[in-house]
Amino acid sequence: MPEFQTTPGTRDILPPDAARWRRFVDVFAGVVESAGYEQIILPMFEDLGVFQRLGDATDVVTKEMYDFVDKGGRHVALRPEQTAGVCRAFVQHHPNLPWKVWYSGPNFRYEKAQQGRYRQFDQVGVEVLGVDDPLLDVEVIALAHGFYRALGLRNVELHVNSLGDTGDRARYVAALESYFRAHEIDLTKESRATLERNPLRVLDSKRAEDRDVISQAPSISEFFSPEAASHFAAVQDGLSLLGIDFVVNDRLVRGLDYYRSTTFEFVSTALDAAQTAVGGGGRYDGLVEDLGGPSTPGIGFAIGLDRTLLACDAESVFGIDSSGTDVFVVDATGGRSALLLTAELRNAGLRADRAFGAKSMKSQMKSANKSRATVAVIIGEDELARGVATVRPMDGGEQSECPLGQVVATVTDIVKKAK
RNA sequence: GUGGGCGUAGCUCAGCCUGGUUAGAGCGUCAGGUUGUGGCCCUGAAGGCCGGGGGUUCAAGUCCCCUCGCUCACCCCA
Repeated sequence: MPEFQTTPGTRDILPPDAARWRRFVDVFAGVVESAGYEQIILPMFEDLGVFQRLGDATDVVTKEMYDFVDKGGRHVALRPEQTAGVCRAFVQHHPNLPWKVWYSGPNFRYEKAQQGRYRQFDQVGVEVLGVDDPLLDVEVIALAHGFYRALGLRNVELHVNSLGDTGDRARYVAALESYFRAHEIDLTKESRATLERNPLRVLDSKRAEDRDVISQAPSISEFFSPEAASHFAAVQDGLSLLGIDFVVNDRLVRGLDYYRSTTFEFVSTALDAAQTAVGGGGRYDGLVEDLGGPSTPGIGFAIGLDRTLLACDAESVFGIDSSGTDVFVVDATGGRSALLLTAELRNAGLRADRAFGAKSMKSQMKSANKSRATVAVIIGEDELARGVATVRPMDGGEQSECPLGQVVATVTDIVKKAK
């Protein structure tokens, strides 16, 4: 056991997995940039106050924030998500409306790790500030949906709900609380504890003993104002227009206090774990105002890399990319020829690798094979003396000789044909 | 923070119940299999304070306690 290891809840993403992570973000960027979203890069830690707006009644702020006091006495927190940071940046910089941004990168929470949940976890996501059109909700949901499809995932369900406007939500929470209080005796003690903190979250209980009480609980839809009802109807209509399947799940309540109106979640039915949500989001009209800005509607979603990649594994899609190098230079004459040739090949745009340490030709050929090179270029004493190189296709084709000056052209030709 | 399971070679694991000669396998790595050439095959080598500490015993990878870590679940979910 080495003296130092990754600290709990963190881990190294080694090759070749790291390349897969990068492709994941590349695919996401391609999807959202085609819809006019621009990248934003936020600090990884901010004043704790920025994140305290997430909700007082949740454990999120009280025990799961990765916070500390820095040497200047500032109470800061590693960002637990990026929505609050985006809103803070919006208030700080006054961008033109609508502000459509996307982001990727690590977030942090202080809690015990389990499958698909780490203390440092990566997300990609988008936020749009300044538009309350329900058709924007549809666009945002459609982008997430399109991204899952771009990855190749098929077993992802879209759940949508609305929490109504601020007044609706407050009246619903009150009604829910009195309902659960009346049936407290039938709830598990865990759910009774949740009831004390946040009645909405009781709806999220997966415990079988709670199921009956929850199924009889009032639905948020009974509390919709006419405006909230028509907004939600327009969202559903838009999704149908795009041919995106969804289920209305009136038990879907997101945990944070700032959510209003449209909420949605993507659930992988391919995952066999306690955590099956691979992404989610919703409207948070009011968050910008909470952070000291003008009243501004907002909506966004975040998608977790770890869990989404687990879903990809479960569906055997978006696998590790096993593309190797184009050409491997074998030099049995000391290595100076390889130094020169790999430089020339790389300058010509080819992926070229070589061995170091003056190994035997056999050993270097093994390395060439492992590099999955399309072609090997071999320089032995004989070639060096005659000013030529042996070019050997690694798929078993006939090898040939060519003058050193034509190696790049010859290799380029073979690599092109192989593709 | 709470509970269950698990820590033996780089990786996946056997051995532990029923303590006893130099702790094993597969894969991977490295080197060979004559005269300059990969994959398949064959041979060989390197690589382990058996997570750490304490205890029981003539003797501990094996039994007991503690601790650290991983993992699954609970809580919570950004």
